[in-house]
Amino acid sequence: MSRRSILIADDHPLFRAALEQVVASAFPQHRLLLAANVAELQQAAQTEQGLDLLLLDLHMPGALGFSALCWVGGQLPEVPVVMVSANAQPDTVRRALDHGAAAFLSKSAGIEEMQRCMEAVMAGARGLHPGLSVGQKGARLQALDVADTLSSLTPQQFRVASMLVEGLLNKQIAGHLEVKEATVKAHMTEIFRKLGVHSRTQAVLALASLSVEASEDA
Amino acid sequence: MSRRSILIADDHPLFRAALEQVVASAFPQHRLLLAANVAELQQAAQTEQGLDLLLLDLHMPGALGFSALCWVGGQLPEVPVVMVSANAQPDTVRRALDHGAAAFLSKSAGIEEMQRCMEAVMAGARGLHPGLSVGQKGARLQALDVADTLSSLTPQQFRVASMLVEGLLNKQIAGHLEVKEATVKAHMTEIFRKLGVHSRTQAVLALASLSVEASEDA
DNA sequence: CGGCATTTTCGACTTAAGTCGAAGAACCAA
DNA sequence: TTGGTTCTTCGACTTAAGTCGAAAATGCCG
Repeated sequence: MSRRSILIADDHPLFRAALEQVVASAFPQHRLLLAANVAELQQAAQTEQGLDLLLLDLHMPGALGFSALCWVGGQLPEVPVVMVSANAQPDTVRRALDHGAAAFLSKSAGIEEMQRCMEAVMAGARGLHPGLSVGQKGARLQALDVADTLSSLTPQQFRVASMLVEGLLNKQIAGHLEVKEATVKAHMTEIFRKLGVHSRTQAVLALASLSVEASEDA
Repeated sequence: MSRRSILIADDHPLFRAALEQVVASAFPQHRLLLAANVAELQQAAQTEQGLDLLLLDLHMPGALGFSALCWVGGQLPEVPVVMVSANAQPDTVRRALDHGAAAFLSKSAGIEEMQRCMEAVMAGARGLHPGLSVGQKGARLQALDVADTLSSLTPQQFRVASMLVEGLLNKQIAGHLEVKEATVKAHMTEIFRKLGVHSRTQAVLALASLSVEASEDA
């Protein structure tokens, strides 16, 4: 087996750098990969073979709520994901674990706690969540359905869906992806089919239920 | 007091340290003061005389919502406050500015953006909210109070808006209201204007955010 | 009653959204 | 390599959405 690696996905440059230091000192034998957005996360997830751990920020640009987590769970089911977020409310933590996270780390956690958590997860531990018991299954059936659907989206479709919930026009999305508007429309149609809806409005409403979960921050 | 100073109030040790680096490199001539909680913030605010800037985390332990911001505004009305928070939702930003913040910085902002913002504020700028620029990613919504806007809708417009968030087509809404589709479209245009958006998609996102706002900041 | 503001309504027109079919590209297994 | 599958791309076409101006309808105050 070649060199193992750890992927840090966080859009915040300052925090990403700090996190990098923590991980590097705790796991000097691992290669460190960095992703600042969902596109980079997708690229890294598809090209990297020796991933032992993924540190994933809950608030990634281009990701709505737990969508990135769901997508990773579908693409890399064997890679444990430690969710990192400033929002460590019990409900948020529980939902993250429901969506397949191996552990949840608050950004206000101490360095030692972070290292202990990562070591435990890489040793096979699951369901870690400081100050929360495992029981209590989420009754968010509708949200989970949408989450499952999201993980079935292709990478390009996922990007389109992300920009959709930013309120962008097809023309604007096409510009960012550097494709024709007709292509975006085709992706949109497929997204609608997978979501089980028949209009952009309904798709936004379905997807908004996910981004709402992640935006509770107070 | 000749030497000027900048106060950083953030409870998160990792982020506070990172923020300290950014400020130190941008303003090497300023003294840096640190506060990890409201008590330290209060003490620093009362003893320090040469404050040029206060970087204030929205979620300080010991502070409820914007209480810390309000308190500082009363004690040190001449010191500009840059609000820092991971929660950069339009409504949160607007409320921070309403409560007297000179600017709002998302914790996901880049280093350069942070420095530019701080420089602008120390130069006298007010009401900055970079995250809301209608560029690519920040193009979520205008910083308008959706709740207030809703109450400004006429009865018929409110019915149209209600059916809009049900995911109905204009044609279907027209059927329920027993008017022509053109009428619904006209109402829709007026709703967009009052919400400060320019498409049905953005309107849905703005209206869907209402269910989230309720649980914030009580 | 006669103005005056607001609301509601709608037609004509422009722009955006959505569907369908299909072709090229990338990948994988035989 | 070959054949199949999935992903991505796009053009042509149909339908829905959105804007503008303006005419009725409503309500209110003097």
